[in-house]
Amino acid sequence: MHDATYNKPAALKGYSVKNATTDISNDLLDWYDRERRSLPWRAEPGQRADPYRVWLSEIMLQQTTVATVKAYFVKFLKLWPTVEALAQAPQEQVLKEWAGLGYYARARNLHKCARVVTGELGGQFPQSEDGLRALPGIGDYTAAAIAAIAFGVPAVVVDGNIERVVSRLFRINDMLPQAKKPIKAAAATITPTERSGRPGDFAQAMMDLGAGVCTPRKPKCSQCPLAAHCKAATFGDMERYPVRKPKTVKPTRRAISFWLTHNSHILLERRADKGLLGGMPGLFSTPWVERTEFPGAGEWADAAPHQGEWRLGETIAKHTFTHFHLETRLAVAAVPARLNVENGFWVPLADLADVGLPTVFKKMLPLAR
DNA sequence: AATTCGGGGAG
DNA sequence: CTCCCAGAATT
Repeated sequence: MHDATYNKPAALKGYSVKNATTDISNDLLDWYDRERRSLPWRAEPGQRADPYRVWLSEIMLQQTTVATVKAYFVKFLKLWPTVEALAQAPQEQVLKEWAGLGYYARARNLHKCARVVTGELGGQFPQSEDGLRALPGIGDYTAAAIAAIAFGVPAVVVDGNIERVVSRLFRINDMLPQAKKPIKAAAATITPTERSGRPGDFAQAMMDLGAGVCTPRKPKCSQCPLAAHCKAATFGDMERYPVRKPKTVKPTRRAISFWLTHNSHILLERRADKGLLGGMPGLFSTPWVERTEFPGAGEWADAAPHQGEWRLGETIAKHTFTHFHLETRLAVAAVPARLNVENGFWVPLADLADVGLPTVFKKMLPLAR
């Protein structure tokens, strides 16, 4: 069947690697050849993957589900079929098309990376992990994934799915993120070390397995091609892995956002290039800080983009970010002249849907009625 | 090693 | 509601 060779179980202190044999890879690849899903960025069997598509998909898929990414990937590929085309686009347009996908530093780094590859590397992505890792927005996981999937390099690929699969296979009891090192060492023992071992397919098969079979809760061990090799399945405590630290509770921040109009136009803010929603458009707001009540009129008046009569709405818009909840009420006003505000720009209300507002601001729009 | 970055789908 | 996802960059 598959004639790959494998990494020797080297620095796996404390964990038995009896099952780290070619059997795991063989069983997994057989399963993959049967169950393989067709995805927009995935090459057909026997076809060579396009590095540009692999890269674009991997950036979009960082901390983002396949279902969410699909439409964005198709849209980006249609707008910019090559890395050169993407490099030529203005960053503002890339951010606009990325709007709603989240983690906007990814979009800024995506664009930066496209310009490096086009301007300094002749339009060719590096084929080595180290070369890829040096590019903006490409870390350990993404470098390994692109090397394996696009270039057939036998890299050890470990994402969140594979962390779960491997930690269960070997019952790795270390708590994340300290467990990352033993998990990667264990993954290395079952990862093909030669091109003939189909490292790209192996990585994608592991991720598919984690996404559809070896799920966080109620894993479908009866359908798993690796169940016979799996220590956790044998022991019956699959859901215990991977071991994580208990989450901390998210605080609630409260703010007033400003809906200022003039002649069917609305005033928006271009946010600073770094930090939360960096580079994205949004409504002017009071600072998003943790507090038990909304700012009083005397507090938010000076944060307003215009001094005058505001009508404060009752309805509260709610949105949750990675590490805090945000509650917002809207202050509404109209001005007779199109005043100039630092970092502000006016947009026709009819075009508001097309400027690429982050989701948190889209949720505030109905409050203006 | 810990924090900061979005948003949505599944349960 | 909670959990977590094809993580990276910063501190």
